[in-house]
Amino acid sequence: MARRTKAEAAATREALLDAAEEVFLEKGVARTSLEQIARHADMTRGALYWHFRNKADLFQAMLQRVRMPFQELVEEIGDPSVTERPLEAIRLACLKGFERLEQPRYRRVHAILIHHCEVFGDIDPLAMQNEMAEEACGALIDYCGCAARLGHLRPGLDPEVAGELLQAMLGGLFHDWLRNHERFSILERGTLLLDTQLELMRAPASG
Amino acid sequence: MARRTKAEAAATREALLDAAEEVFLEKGVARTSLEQIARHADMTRGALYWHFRNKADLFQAMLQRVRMPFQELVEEIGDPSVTERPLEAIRLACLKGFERLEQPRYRRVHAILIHHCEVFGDIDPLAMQNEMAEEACGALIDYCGCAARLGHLRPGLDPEVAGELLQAMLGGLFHDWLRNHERFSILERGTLLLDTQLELMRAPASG
DNA sequence: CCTTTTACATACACCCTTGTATGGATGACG
DNA sequence: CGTCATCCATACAAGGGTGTATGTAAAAGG
Repeated sequence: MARRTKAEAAATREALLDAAEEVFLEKGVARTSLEQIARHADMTRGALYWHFRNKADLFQAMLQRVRMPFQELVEEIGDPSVTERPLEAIRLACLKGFERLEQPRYRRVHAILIHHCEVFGDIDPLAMQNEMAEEACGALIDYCGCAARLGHLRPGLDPEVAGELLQAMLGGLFHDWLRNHERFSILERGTLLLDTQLELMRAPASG
Repeated sequence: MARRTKAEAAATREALLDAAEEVFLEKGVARTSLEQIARHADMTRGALYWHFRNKADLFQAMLQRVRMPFQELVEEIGDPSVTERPLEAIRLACLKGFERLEQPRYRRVHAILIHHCEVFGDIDPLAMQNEMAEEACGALIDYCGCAARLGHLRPGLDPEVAGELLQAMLGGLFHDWLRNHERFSILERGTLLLDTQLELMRAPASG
């Protein structure tokens, strides 16, 4: 075998990550050996151990490709006026998130993180999920607080509870869909449920 | 070592299941060997292989101790008049569920099923979660449909969407809490969120 | 063009785990 | 009270996975 050029080496790395996604999703992280991943990418463990220190390192690199914090989604909307309509900001950011999740890579990696891996090595998936949940919930509560101050929230509805409600609902939908994505479209049902929920929480006809 | 009496043997079996719960929860199902479980129960693998065929069999027996279908919770309310107040039936059944989840055994086993195990052997935890979700969601939609026919639901709110909304919210809360139960009380926050959500979905003051 | 480094493939040693086979002591039972 | 099935411990064989060490041919770089 010959040494590859830098571009080929980078491609090898990506191929290994792609292979890891597929095998992890199919057989679970714990039950897949590095040998299986390497073979699935038409490589050997030698290549894998050159690009990554071990399975945990490979796993983290895999996650690195699909980071998607809530605040980033809000900024991606590109409309500065959404600050004045916080509930709409939530809505558009979630729609952005749904769209991303329909991309195979995002869906697969998140499904692995949520449903197909346990603690191993120095990796704690639950801690990562906690971080994601905290970040999202915090942002949602902030936006709900903002909405409350602007009078956009139904009177009597505590903004913190509203944020937690949204986070719980979105998280539940997220988990359900990732369990088997063929049951329904996250974009369709997500839009329907989110719009319904926001409508329930919105202040009635502010004539 | 001497042979035990039947009662002692049954106690051994329970002790092995208890040990499995604790070790599974701490280290994950895949990363725990049968040796570790046996030692944690002050036994050897011999005892384990006598009571269970393998890890999958042990796992299923562990789940068997905490079955909790939604319909069973409704029946446990013991008030036949709840049929006339479906939203109240949902509320009381969920409260029953919250209370059960605060028992260590129920909490631990569900946490293992949701967050600490992958597919292994002929066991597919996701299929089990799917069954649980389907059962709960179906029941919730039924009750919401009943509520709609009785005019208890906010006009314009599709009962199927209402059921899915409840299931997503409860599921999200469930997952969040099982991730680390020390953050909040499932009974307290669950009651708060559920009451808030039901209030949002309820038909306004039917004077 | 020569040297060095890169990007892998191959080979090796080690440990952990599983399943089963065997042993043995005693409760259950007639 | 003797026999048998039970309940569990111990021993054994086998396989699979990990990490590392070594080999190597070509790309990088001067």
